[in-house]
Amino acid sequence: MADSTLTPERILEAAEEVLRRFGPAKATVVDVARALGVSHGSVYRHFASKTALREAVADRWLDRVHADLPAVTSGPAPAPERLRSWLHTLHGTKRATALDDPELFATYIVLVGEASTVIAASLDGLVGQLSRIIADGVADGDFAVGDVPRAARAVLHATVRFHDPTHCAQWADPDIERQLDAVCDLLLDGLRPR
Amino acid sequence: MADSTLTPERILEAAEEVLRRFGPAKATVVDVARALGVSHGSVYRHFASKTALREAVADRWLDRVHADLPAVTSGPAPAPERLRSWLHTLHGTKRATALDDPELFATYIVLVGEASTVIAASLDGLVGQLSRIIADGVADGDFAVGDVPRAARAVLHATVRFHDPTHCAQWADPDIERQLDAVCDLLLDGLRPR
DNA sequence: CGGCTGACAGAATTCAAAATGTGTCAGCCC
DNA sequence: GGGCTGACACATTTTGAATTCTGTCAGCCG
Repeated sequence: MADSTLTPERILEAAEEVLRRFGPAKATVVDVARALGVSHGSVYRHFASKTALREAVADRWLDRVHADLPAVTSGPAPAPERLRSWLHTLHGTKRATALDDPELFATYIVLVGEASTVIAASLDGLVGQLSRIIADGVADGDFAVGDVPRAARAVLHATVRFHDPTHCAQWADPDIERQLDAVCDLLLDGLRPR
Repeated sequence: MADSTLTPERILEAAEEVLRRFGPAKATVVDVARALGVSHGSVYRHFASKTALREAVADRWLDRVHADLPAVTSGPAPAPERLRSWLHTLHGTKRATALDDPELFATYIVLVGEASTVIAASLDGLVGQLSRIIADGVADGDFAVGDVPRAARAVLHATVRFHDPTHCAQWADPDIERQLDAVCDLLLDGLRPR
């Protein structure tokens, strides 16, 4: 049966479960192996180290939390509206996760913080999506931008407060969405042709 | 002699010295008292608690690190140039401190992180200065803004990456100033009348 | 063979006992 | 009297011995 073969996929699921239960500080490879009913040596047949396993979990989580974005990126709305909606989606998904289960979210902050390679790749993906929206805007005459990737990076940097997990403590503020809107207003006006 | 009276001022200086030497985790009130040659009970005559003492140190440090800003705020340059220069000053002072003595900077990050009241007051002061620059710009026709404090807050939020100590690890990037310039470009264009 | 086990060395973490720190206050000294 | 001391109760931190974990590998089993 499929459930009896030990795959990276099954290990990742068990690892998430263990992390959820014990938190990032106490979760061990032995716990993961125990949850799967195998010896911990087997886990090392699929992941080179505990660090690699944790990176893979972080990667999976980032994929999941960014899953809604591509639909917005290639949506039908005009670029300025799409850009605002994209930023609100990015912020909204993360805030929902953070407020829904703060402990689990804290766990993922730690994992992602350790996985600098993974996070860099993820940011590149986000800049790519933003670049596409901005390029669409330029094509339609809604935006006027000299260097599209530079502008895309600037937009991501300017909204760090609203998507970087290190700021999640401030996402409980009921005013936070209005603050994001205020920044969007400024950025959108900055992109528009004059 | 003035040096023999125990003043809050002298205690704060000793506390900074102790924090510099032992770091935020190991510095104790007993250490501070020892450095001053008094019993630790005397320190409590001037500060209600260890927490209050640490807050006062954080406050002092924020004052010092923001000391250069008022001169920029009320400088002679046109508002757009002044705004850019203000943001570069804020970023530059902090980055210089962070790169010059990373351990001491880490100490201050911890202290300021504990002192939420102090940090809120400090942010209010920064928003006030930004509001003044933006209001000047509106008066001169360089900016067109509906709600000046809202715009000021948005500018501060959009540049969090460049002045919030939690992002200091990224300030070593040689590209960081260009990134700030890219965000400034966007924000200044967003404030300009059309 | 290819994947899993279980024993192992060295590194990291736990836990309880001992030491140190925090905050208070009665009394001393200038 | 106003500020300082030093002893105290309670809380937090250190310490080091014992446990547990990580990563490896020779050998087993299907």
